[in-house]
Amino acid sequence: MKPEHDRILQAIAAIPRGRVASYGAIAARAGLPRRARLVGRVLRETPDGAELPWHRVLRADGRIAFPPGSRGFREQARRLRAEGVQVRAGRVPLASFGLDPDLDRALWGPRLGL
DNA sequence: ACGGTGACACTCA
DNA sequence: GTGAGTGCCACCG
Repeated sequence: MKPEHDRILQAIAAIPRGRVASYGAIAARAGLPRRARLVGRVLRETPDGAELPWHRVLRADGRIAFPPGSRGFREQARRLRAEGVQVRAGRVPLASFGLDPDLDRALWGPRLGL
């Protein structure tokens, strides 16, 4: 297991119950700014039985990353609602449930030296 | 080495 | 709301 993966797993584990965070925010909190895709990769690798709140990780716009209607999609929506997070049309209002609302913009906003 | 792919994200039309 | 284009990076054939 690479150290980056470990930090990502810890960042995810640190999301409080009833809140959510974006892939980019998780990467940033793991000390890996702009590595959102790596977070997705790590989640893909994690086994289902793992004690990880993977369902609290959403896209930057609050939508569930799985294809709508897929098994993972329904499972994630179910788990979120089970802990009081509002999910409507596969989407969570980050303004209400997001961990750090402006973190993503702060990281990706300054468009790379331009 | 190289091109395609992906549980991502941003801008612009 | 939907797409296309681009940046990003690990992994795979």
